[in-house]
Amino acid sequence: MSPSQIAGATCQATFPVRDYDLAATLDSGQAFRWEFQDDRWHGIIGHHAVELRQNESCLIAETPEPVADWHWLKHYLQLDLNLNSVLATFPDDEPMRGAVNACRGLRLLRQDPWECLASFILSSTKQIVQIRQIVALLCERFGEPVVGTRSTASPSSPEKSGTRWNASLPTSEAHPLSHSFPTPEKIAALTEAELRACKMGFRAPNLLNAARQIAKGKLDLERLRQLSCAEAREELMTLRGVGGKIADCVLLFAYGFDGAFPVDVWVERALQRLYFPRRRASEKRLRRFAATHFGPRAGYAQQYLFHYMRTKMK
DNA sequence: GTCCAGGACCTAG
DNA sequence: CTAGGTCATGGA
Repeated sequence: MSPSQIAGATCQATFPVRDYDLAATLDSGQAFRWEFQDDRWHGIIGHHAVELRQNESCLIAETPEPVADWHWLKHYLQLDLNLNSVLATFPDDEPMRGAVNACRGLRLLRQDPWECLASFILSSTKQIVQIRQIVALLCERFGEPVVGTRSTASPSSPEKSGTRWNASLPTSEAHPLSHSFPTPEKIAALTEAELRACKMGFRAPNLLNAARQIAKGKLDLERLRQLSCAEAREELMTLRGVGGKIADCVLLFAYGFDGAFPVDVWVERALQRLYFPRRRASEKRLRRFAATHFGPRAGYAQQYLFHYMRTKMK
């Protein structure tokens, strides 16, 4: 490996990995901020800017600032998970074998609950490309600047001057990956109009309400970790705009409840086509089937079906 | 122009 | 329980 190919990248680490498809994992509709450019993935995890790439046996991370402890990255990417122990729990049937073979190395991330919840509140009846656009706008306008690996042209001036009536819109082309995801408190102080200006349409009041519930302490996302999957699901669904599907996404992608099984149009299509090709099954029927058929890591199986259907089958 | 998107919610049968 | 309308926006 050549030494840092990026001017300004001051910290690099290498992690041995097996059965890890970084591209499939970062681009499979779990997270919405990763961008592939110049042969690597650029992203922000919390307040860390990071670039990721991989070779046959290793995953290589670079950050602009020194990192003493890489736990945040290893946790986010779930580097210590033995994928085979997960795959072994899948049902041994033809559709599942097809999905696993087609998506070797696909993983589930372990994201921040708020970013995940907010992103999926914005996801309803939106294509993934559009979700990415909305999230990018939201972060550009209301997130905190982070030290980036790419040229940070900010002359270190008045980021603090933007009060809520003086909402500082990006002066020109601020790079979408130069800001962290805005906190609940930050969004709670905005107006619905400011959120609608991020192209989120009817989802704006839902996001605003969720941010305010959390900022007020009426809903504690950290506390949900101590609850059962079903209990946490109920809590999440008390929010307007959060139904079963979005709650399941947060349970699966942020809290690691592997039993959660989000059913969107793609997964419904996959179940219908792969498991009930003859007669049409109601959505209730499909959900009941999924609850028993895919085992304790059903959510992981769901991600394989989702990605398989979206990338390999029309 | 038409259809559809990692939906939720409300109403009517 | 199921079917249909509504919400907003932009790709395909």
